[in-house]
Amino acid sequence: MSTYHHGDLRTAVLAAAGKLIEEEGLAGLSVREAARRASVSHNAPYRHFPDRDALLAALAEEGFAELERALENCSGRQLGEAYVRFALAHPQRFRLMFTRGAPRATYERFATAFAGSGAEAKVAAAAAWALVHGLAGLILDGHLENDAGLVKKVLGAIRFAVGNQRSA
Amino acid sequence: MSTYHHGDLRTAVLAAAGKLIEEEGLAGLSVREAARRASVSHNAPYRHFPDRDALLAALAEEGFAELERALENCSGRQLGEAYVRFALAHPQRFRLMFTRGAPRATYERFATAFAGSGAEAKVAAAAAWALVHGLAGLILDGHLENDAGLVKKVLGAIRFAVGNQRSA
DNA sequence: TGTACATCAGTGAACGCGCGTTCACTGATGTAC
DNA sequence: TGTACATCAGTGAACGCGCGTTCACTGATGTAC
Repeated sequence: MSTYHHGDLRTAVLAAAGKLIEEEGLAGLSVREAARRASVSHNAPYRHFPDRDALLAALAEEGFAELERALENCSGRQLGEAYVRFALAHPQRFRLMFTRGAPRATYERFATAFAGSGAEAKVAAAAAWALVHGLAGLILDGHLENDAGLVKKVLGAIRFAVGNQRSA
Repeated sequence: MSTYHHGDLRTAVLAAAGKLIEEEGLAGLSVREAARRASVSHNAPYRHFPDRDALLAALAEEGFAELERALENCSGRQLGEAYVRFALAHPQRFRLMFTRGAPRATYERFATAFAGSGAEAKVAAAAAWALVHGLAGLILDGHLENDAGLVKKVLGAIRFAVGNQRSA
């Protein structure tokens, strides 16, 4: 069996880069190391990604797709919990995504979780998103501990002053 | 006038590094460039910081001191607004601080903003902190726009379910 | 007041490093005839 | 069914880069006598 042609190197490099970024952080993520881990020469990835930045972009995009899947069919408090769970499962990816990406679909999910379409609902959606985003950030940077169900408690302790009262 | 001895190189390097990180981001912050901007040879900073990491640590520490000053005498909604304002004024510094530092005093400020000392008050403090932290993060990464006083609106739209009702 | 000397903040050359990226190449695959 | 050929995903050598850090040094400062 020849291995000259990998078959699915794009996917393999992406997977390797995904592991790598969690282990070494964004600064430690190099095209060369990703190639090494995919058992391929150091510039084979360039057949699939024009440059390092494109690899990062692909990583972020993949992350948003996963996040979307994780939030699917969630609403109310579960939406918030799923969001935080995703961040805690992929800290570096999460950071990368929001540092460089455009989480349009993710925002939509929070927006539609608040029924009204008026200005108040938009504010509530922003508040809910900010709350879980901050919660995720503080926990994964070690400033809050997710002990004793802190996330649930926080999500339970908040009320949004919108006509249609749904807590996130 | 001789310039062989700088006089206050530590401060100068720190200031240069502070500007540099805002302009180029964490990855673009090098000891050499900071030295260059302080008009000093590339390794003069090593008289004041054992290594690059120590420079980053000093930058973070200085940031927390500034944040403390910004939050001083604030409570309730103003506390939240001051927090976001600080983050927006020093995006990269803010990121650095929370990525590597230990914001003990900052947390205390949120904790004492909620009068009760029970578990509920702690949860409310965490919620308030998470809310403003997330708001800051999303705005400075460009995912929310601080148009039309979004921050004020969000802070106004939230109620914390604690005995002592103070909104952050 | 002057002088010897310790201190230590600066200098500039040098090192080794892994990186991103380019280049000319090679070999596997599939398709037209 | 066989053969010529185009395609293009891989290879490996090479480049230039700025970086962090170390080294031996130099020159300004302040202090003991």
